Amino acid sequence: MIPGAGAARPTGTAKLVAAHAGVSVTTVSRVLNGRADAIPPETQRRVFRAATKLGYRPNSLAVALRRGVTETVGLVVPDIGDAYFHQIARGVEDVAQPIGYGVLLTNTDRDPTREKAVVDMLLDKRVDGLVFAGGGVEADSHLYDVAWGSTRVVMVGPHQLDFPSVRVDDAAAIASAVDHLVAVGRRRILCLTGQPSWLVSQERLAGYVRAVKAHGLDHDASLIMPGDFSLESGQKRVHDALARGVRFDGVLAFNDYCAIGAIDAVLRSGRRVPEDVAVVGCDDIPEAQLVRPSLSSISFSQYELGRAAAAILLDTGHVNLAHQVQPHRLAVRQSTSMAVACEARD
Amino acid sequence: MIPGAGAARPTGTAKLVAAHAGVSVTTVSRVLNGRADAIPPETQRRVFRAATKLGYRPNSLAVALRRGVTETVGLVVPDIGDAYFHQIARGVEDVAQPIGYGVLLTNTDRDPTREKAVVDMLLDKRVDGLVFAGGGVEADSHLYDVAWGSTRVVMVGPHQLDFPSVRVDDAAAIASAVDHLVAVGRRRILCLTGQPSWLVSQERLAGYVRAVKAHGLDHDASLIMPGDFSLESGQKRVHDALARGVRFDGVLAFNDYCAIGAIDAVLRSGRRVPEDVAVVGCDDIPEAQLVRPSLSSISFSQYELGRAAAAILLDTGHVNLAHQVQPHRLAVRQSTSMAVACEARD
DNA sequence: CTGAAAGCGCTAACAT
DNA sequence: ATGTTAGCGCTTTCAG
Repeated sequence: MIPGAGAARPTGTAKLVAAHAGVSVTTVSRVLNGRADAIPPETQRRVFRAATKLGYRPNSLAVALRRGVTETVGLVVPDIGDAYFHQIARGVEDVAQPIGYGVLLTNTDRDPTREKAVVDMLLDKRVDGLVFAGGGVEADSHLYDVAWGSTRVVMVGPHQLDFPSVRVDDAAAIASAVDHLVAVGRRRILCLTGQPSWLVSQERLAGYVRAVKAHGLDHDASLIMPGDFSLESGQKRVHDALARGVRFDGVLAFNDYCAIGAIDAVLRSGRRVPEDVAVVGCDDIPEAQLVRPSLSSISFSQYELGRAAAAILLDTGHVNLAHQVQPHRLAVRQSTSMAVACEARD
Repeated sequence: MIPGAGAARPTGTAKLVAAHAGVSVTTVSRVLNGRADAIPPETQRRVFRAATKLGYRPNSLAVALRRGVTETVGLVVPDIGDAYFHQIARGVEDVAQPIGYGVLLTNTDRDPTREKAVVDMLLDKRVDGLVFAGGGVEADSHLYDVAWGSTRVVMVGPHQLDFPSVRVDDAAAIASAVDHLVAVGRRRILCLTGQPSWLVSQERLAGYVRAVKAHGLDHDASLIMPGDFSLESGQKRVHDALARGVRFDGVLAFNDYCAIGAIDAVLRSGRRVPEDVAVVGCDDIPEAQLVRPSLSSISFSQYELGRAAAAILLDTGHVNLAHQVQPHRLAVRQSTSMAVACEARD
């Protein structure tokens, strides 16, 4: 075990550096911040030398207080353990870090109380901006009265708050999944949604309904089952549907965890995927390729969503469309395609 | 689209509240911080009323500067996208959030340059403490000279820096995995390690070597293959081993992603898992239960590691063993057990 | 019971 | 070319 260093830091203040260099703190500040147009090289050198010797690092709290800029952004997600959101988080951090910004991570579990609490905390910490992902609960009514005036906000995904946003066209994405299911011969599609109060559920459901009608498919109410985007809810809903004698030859889950649970339940019932029941998910998280049969899913890059949100927030790249819609595509895998399934058996 | 609020915040300062309540800022501070032993209820009420009306919230930067406490901790991980680390992150955040602490998330990709950069950033932001997970690269030599004096640090996993830590007994864990492989009749165990410079590789390798010797198994150098803990590296190493004619009937991967890749490569080669090759991983990430065949793995709670680290850092719970070792166990699944595999086919 | 004043560490007018 | 001064918004002695 090597002895922990514990050397220089608490890094003496600018005042200390000034003393060592025999100048005023103003000069120190100017030199160290590049505002040294009129300071002779010799003086500058003295300052640099002193700063280096003392291992001086500006106290970012003082700087932030003075300049009104914290170089920190907040990130609020339901759960960093969810692949959808940790990819967003990585995207945000990857654009923040190179320009010296910090990212404050908060989990909400979609609990309005916690959402409000963490937003308050972030605002208290005077973040320069804030990425809000996976919000969109009941029109975010609990957030109306938080005073956003002080910080920039970018939303990821569907939402009701009037802020710039980055998202995909959820309705179109889900509709294309229905199209695919129809293309592989399915007519009765069980639809596993999230909570009805979630905007993302509403958007995606609109896509399902639209496509189902367009194709003239059955769409009795028993085919639409709300859940909570967890693997367990996918299992349970399908299990229940089967138990209640609901007939279906396809499952469309509004996220991949749910779809994975659905596959499991179908398999356990002795039915085959995709022969008896074809399953498609949404989001195309990495796990979709890991499960067997592998999961067909609506694919788009959560990582890029995160990057884009951070870029808008931090004005990187100048592509600040106020409401950016990123592309999606269908990834066909074994859970809907015999062809893919057979190919894998080579 | 509902109009963004933008109401109260920038939340007038304490001075403003003082003016509204007709008192001094001192009184405001005292009342709002509960140091109001000697302030008449009536005055207190006036202050509270004014604060509420203005939607006042203390500027945490000013408070931090003054009190020397930021109520923020730093978290450094290689990659928040890795299940091992995002579970730790969730654990840390779950203990930080209820007591009003923020968590600054940083990714390093195990790059020493980035490790140093993010630690500097966190120190600049004057975090009250810092959880360092997945470090332990080349004895962390690049971190020796950072002055840790100013903040508390807790390490997660093996490390060389002299700080409190939370971890499992990696050598024992891996040794027990070897025991299991032997118990299911394997004698030539391919060992997929991480980079040799990673402490976690060294620890786990020690366990492998110890157990292999104890059982008198073959252990030529060709059986030990370094990788980078990615799924792809697991695939590639196994593929290479097969191509080079290395014979083995078991695979022990030092993490689960690697093990999942290994299973895939074995299957692609036309061999069966577990019949021809048994595979066991380490960490038991959620994906281990999702893949088919499901993956046997050394199981322990990364979430609890994160919670414990944060608890030590923030002095929650008083269980501050300087070097806490958490328990692990073996989770037997289809990748090593025909019994489990058959059972699943019911 | 309450306020004035000092100061956390820094930057930015405003001098000189 | 450089220093002096005035705060950023807050807490905390120290005096009344």
